[in-house]
Amino acid sequence: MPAKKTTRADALALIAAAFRAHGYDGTSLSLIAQATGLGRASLYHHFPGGKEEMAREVFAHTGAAVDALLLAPLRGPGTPAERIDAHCAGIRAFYEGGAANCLLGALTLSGGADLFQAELAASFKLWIDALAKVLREAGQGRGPARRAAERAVAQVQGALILSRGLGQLAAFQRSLAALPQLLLGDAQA
Amino acid sequence: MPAKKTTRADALALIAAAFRAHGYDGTSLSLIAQATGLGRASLYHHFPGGKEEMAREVFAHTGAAVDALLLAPLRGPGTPAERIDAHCAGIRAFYEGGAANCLLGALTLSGGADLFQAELAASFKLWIDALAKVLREAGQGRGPARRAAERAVAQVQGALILSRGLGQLAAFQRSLAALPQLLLGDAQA
DNA sequence: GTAACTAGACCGATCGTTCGGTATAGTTAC
DNA sequence: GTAACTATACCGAACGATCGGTCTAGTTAC
Repeated sequence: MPAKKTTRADALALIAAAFRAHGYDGTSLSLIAQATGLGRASLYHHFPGGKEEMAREVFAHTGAAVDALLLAPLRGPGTPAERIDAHCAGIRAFYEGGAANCLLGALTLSGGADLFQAELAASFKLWIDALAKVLREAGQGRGPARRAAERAVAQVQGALILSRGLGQLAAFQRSLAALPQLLLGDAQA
Repeated sequence: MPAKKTTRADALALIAAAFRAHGYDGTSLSLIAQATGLGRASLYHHFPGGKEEMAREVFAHTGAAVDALLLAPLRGPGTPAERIDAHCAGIRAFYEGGAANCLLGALTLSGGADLFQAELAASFKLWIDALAKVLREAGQGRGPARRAAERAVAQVQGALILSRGLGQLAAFQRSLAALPQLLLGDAQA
């Protein structure tokens, strides 16, 4: 058996946090090494593909978490309104109330947009589609549902930027609180 | 007189485009030199403060453009609805229909968030305040107006990210089309 | 001549990456 | 039991490239 037991999974969570916080370009190997407690060379033992492989695995790892926290509630039982509330609760948890960045946004704006173009688009699509499906079940038409879902995802992304730019997490909370109404319209609940 | 007449202002517009497209970290001096056609030494002649000074002047330069294209319509004459329509038209022009990034977003997520924290917050505040003022004139209460303005700014930021992530500019246009309704509510015009 | 301006070599630092080697632990052969 | 061997985990040092930034030696306009 090996000397220590720093598993890939152990490191991956730490690396994911680094990528979320600093984007692709902004996350240097030195930073990853510091975050994981591993030497730069050791990182290449676990991830022979280097930085890109790390980012790719972080993407998959985060995708699974997103599916569990955000998308699953949308598929689950309950009325559309209830599912959307659960979805918002998942958002609040996943982004830690605005303190944590969105990996999609970080990768989109800070390098790696070209490396992960396809994956980014697919992830956004998954999110939008899941939301639109619920809105259709709530009685909205195909087009309006899709557009509303799109706006909601944009709202979350923008709220993260805004709260970061303003330096106050409350802005994220305020935007999030208005999400159900933005999705379902005034007359719902 | 100088050898050429590559004025600061000439270079600044090109540098601004680079920062908007690649963020702070992603905009290397080599890239700036290539974009402007100037050597590194020439850049340091015009901007002795180096990259940070360039970014700072780009910020001021862009701030002026934002004021003219986005904020001025909000102050101008006309009904609140008309002013907001003009504002949206300014947004569409300034972001070139989603093709151009937002400097604020780029700096927020791609380095320089610490360097420009105060300026970023101030710029976002200016935008939100200008919007909120119009909404108050449209009859909205202080709190709701402010929150709606905040959501609108977040919507624009998020729409830029989303359209970039999805790789389709139409997403930006769709979000933008819904802005007036998001700001003024259903019953307005 | 002089001052404004510029190209390109150059600096130390850091980037992502690779190499050579060490330490620990399990497996096998006797 | 123990010696020989293999596999995994890890690190220090260095690679070439590029980072932001500086210095020198012009070239140009007046």
